[in-house]
Amino acid sequence: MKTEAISNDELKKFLIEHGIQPSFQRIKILEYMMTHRTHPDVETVYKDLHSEIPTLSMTTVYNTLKLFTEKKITMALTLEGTEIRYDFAPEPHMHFKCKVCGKIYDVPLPKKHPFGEFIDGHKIESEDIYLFGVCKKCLGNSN
Amino acid sequence: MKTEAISNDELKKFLIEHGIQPSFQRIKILEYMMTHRTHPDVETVYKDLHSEIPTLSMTTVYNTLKLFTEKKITMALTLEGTEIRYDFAPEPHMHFKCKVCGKIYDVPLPKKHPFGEFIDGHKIESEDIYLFGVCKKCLGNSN
DNA sequence: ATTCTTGCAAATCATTTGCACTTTA
DNA sequence: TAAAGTGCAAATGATTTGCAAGAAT
Repeated sequence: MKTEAISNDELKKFLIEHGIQPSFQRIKILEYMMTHRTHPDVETVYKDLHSEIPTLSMTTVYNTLKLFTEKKITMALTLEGTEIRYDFAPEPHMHFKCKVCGKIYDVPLPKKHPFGEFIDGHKIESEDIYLFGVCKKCLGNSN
Repeated sequence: MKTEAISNDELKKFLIEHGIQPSFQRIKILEYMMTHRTHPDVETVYKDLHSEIPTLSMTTVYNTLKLFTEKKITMALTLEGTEIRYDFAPEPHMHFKCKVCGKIYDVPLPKKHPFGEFIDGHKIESEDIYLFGVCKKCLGNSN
């Protein structure tokens, strides 16, 4: 599952704009996250890029995804338990996991914040929302 | 932070109703989760109960909280990253974490489901909602 | 030349597993 | 006394750390 390509210069520019030195590895990992919207875990990113970059290490993938997440380029997902997956985060969105096929979907956050600015007097600044159920595709298959 | 006590018989009844054999350890861990609404991790539960039950093992705490979570008695929280905490789950609710004091608050889920029954054609059956910001108390302190 | 980045190997740390002992029905 | 629950010790496995080598400015 790969979407359109992005030029090397665009990737470099993107990293610099986010305050990150554009190393070869970082560019490749960024490209991977931008084009593979499959919510991969660290190992998947490592395995997929390893053929292209034989010297790539797990450490670098860990470090880079951690760095990207600090800089809000990606977000870390921890759906049910310990499995940590990463997602390119162009704009705030929610995640829907289908209990039938296991696929994770990105779902746009309603423009109007679902809970308002305050809840019980607490000021809301951000949110992580995970939805669970049966996806459109699996609903169709069983009916 | 301890709320009202619950009788041993009530705890036993509660476990049996949830299809769980009421062993001594399970009763104690259930009581702990019901009365300490502090979203503890496994180690905290273990440490706090260890003085009362010297033979208690981490394994049992792990097993029991996993069992409780399968039976929907508790829920597992994975706020930001790998820290897994458990919460007694009498009814569906959201969690709010204050970035100033670090405290986690339980927040009731609006009676009217915030996203409806379907979203983008996917059927929603449950949700995990984490809110982040500044809590009521910390807002008051700084103003 | 100095600073940043990478990547290996070792260390760490939470969690799980195997198994023997204990408890309970 | 058979089945279930417990707890120790060892195994696992993901993530982190220290540090030396390499790359970039």
